[in-house]
Amino acid sequence: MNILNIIQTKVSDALKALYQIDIPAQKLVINVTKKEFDGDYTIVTFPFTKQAKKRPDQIAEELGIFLVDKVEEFTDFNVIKGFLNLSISDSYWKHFLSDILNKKDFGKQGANGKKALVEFSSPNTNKPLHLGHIRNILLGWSTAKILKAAGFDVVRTQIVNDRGIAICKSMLAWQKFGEGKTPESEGMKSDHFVGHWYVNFETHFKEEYSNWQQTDEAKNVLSDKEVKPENVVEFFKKYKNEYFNSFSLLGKEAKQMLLKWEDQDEEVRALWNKMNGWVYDGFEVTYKDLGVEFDLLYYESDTYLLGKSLIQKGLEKEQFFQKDDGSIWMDLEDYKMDPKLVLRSDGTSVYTTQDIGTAHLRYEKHGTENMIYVVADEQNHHFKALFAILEKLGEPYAKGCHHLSYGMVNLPSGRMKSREGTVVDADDLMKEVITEAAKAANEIGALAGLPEEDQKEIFRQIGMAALKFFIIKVNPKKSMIFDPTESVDMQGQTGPYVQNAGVRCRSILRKLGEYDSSNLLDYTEIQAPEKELLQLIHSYPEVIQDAAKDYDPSHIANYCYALAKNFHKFFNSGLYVLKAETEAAKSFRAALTATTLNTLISGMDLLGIEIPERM
RNA sequence: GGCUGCAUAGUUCAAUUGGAUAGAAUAUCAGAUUUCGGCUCUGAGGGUUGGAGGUUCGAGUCCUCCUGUGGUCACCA
Repeated sequence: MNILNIIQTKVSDALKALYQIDIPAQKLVINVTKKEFDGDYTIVTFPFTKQAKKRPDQIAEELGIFLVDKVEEFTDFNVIKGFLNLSISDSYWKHFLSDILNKKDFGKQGANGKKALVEFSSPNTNKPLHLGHIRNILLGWSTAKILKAAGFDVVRTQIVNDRGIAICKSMLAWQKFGEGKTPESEGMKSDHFVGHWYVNFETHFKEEYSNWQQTDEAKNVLSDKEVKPENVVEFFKKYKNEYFNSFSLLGKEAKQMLLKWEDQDEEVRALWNKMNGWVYDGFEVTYKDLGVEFDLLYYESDTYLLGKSLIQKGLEKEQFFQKDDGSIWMDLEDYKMDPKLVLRSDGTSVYTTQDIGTAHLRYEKHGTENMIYVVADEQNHHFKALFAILEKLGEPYAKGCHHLSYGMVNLPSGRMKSREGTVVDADDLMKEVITEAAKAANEIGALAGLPEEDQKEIFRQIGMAALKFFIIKVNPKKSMIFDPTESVDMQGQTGPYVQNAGVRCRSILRKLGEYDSSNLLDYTEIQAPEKELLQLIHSYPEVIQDAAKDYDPSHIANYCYALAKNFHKFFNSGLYVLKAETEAAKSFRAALTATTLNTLISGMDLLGIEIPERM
C-alpha cells in the first residue's frame, strides 16, 4: 500500500479512537513536509479542533504519539502549532525503490474500462498550420497520452474543416490566376502553396474593393446609410463583409463555386480534391515533424449534413421550438443562456447542428462516454451551449463532454494577425528551433565525434523539446506570450534542461554496467538529496491522476522539471554512484538513478518529448 | 453595455485545490569543479499576490464591489 493511503487510514483510525471523530480516510489531506522542517509528511490538525474540543497543537501531539506507537512505518514526529510532521522509516523508502526499480510502467494505471475520445487540431484546409495550431496539437496529443496513462481507452481524432467559403477562395484564385502552377513547379511545400493562393485571393479582393469604393454604386450606399464624410474610411472597413456578399464579383464567383460544390459539380469537386490533396500532403509532413498521429479522421464534407434528423426528432418531442420563418431553436433559459439556433430557416445546418450529429455518431460508433474537445477559448460559449443542448436531448454521454479550452498564443509584439503577416508558421518555427539547438550544441562540441546523421537526430530532439516544453508548461487556460528567443533557450526551466538530467542518468548507468540491485536494502543512511528525489518519484502516480482529472498537461511538465532539478542537485551533492563508499550505497544510488531516468522518460513521453542517448 | 475568463519578483511561469516565512526560471551580482558530462551546482538582491472590503484558527486561492485586460454576444466556423 502507498504510504499516503497508510497515513490516511491510520490517521482516520486514530481520530476515531482518540476523539470519536468520523472522517473517511480519503478525505484527509496529507501534505509533503516543507523542506525547512523535519519530517516527510504533514497533517494539519486545525480542522479537528471543533469536534475534539482541544487545541490544535495538543491534538497534533496526541496524534503523533498514537501513530508512532501503533504504526511501524512511522519512526518519529514533531509538532509546530497545528502541524504534525511525520517521519517515515528508511526501510519503507528502500522497499519502495526496490519495488519500482524494474517497473517500466510505474505511475500508470491499468485499464479502467472507460473510453475517451480526444478531438484536437481540426484545421481549415485553406492554409498551413501555425503557432496556434501547435498549442492545440501539443495539448491534445499530451492529454490523450495522459488519459491513456490514467487507464482510459483513448481515441484520438480530428474533424477536418475541408469545405466552405475559405477553401473556395483558394480554389478560385488558383483557377483564375494560377496558370497551372503546382507545388512541384514552384518548389513549395504543398500546403503553403495552397495558402499562397488564399492570400492571393485576398489581395485581389482588396484591390477590387478599393476600386469599387470610387463607383456610383458605392456612393449610393454611402448616402443611403447617411455616412458622414469623416467616417467613410471607418465605414468601409466594417462594410467589407457586406460588400463581399452583395456587390463583389470575386465574392459572387466564390459563392457560386460553393454552390456548385454542394451540387456535386464534377469540375469543382475535382479542383477541390486536388487542392485539399495538396493541403493534406503538407499537413502530413507537419504532423510527422511534431510527432503526432490520429486514430480516426472526420471530414466536415461528410458530417456537415449530420444532426438534422436528430433535430427533427427533437422537434417532434418539443425539445426544440420553431419560429414563424421556419428556423429551429433550443431554449436554454434554465441554463441562463440565450436561445440557440440549430437549423436555419432555409433548412440548412449550422455548426451546432453538425456538432450534435457528430457527437451522437461518435457515441454510437465507439461508445465513448468521455469526449474532450481541444478548442481555443474564443469558442467557450459555443461549447457551453452545445453541451447544454446534448444534456437536454438526454444524450447519455452529455455529462462526459469536456471543452479543453486554451488561451490564445500572442507574440511579444501582440496578437498574431494574418492580414499583417505576423502569423508564426508551424514548419518555419520547427526549423528554427532545430537550427538553434544545432548551433548551441556545436558551441559545446560534445557531439563532435558522432556521425552526422546521429547528430542531426539529436539536434531535432533537443530543438523540439525546447519548443514543446515551452508551450506545454503553461497552464492551458491562460493565454501565453510566445517569445521566439526564449523558446529556443536551453537553460533554466526548459525541455533540454530536463533532457540533460536524463542523459546524465544514461551516462552514469552506461559506465556502471551490471550491478547487484539487491544490495540496496543494506544501505543504512539515506541522505537528504536522495530522499527528496525518491519522495518526488513516489508522487508521480498522483501527478498523472491530477493531470488526467484536470485535463492539464502542464502539471506533468512542471513535475518533470522538478524531478530533473532534484536529480541535478543529487548529482552535485557529492553522493557519487560510480565511486560510492560501499556496495550498498552504490546499488541504492544506481537504482535511484535508473528509477529517475525511467520516470523522466515516462513523464516526458506524456508530453511527446524524447530523451536522447547523448546530447 | 450583458455574459465570461485572466491579473503573482523587471520579465516568463509555479504554488500539493483553504495551510507553515508565496516558490522556480530569466536577467544582474558573487561563488563552486584534480571527481559520474559546465546545457550543471551554491548564494545574494528582487513581492503590500491589481485595489478595497468580507467569510475563519488560517486567503494568492472562496464571496462582494472597483480598476485594468482578453474573449464572446451571427441564420460564420
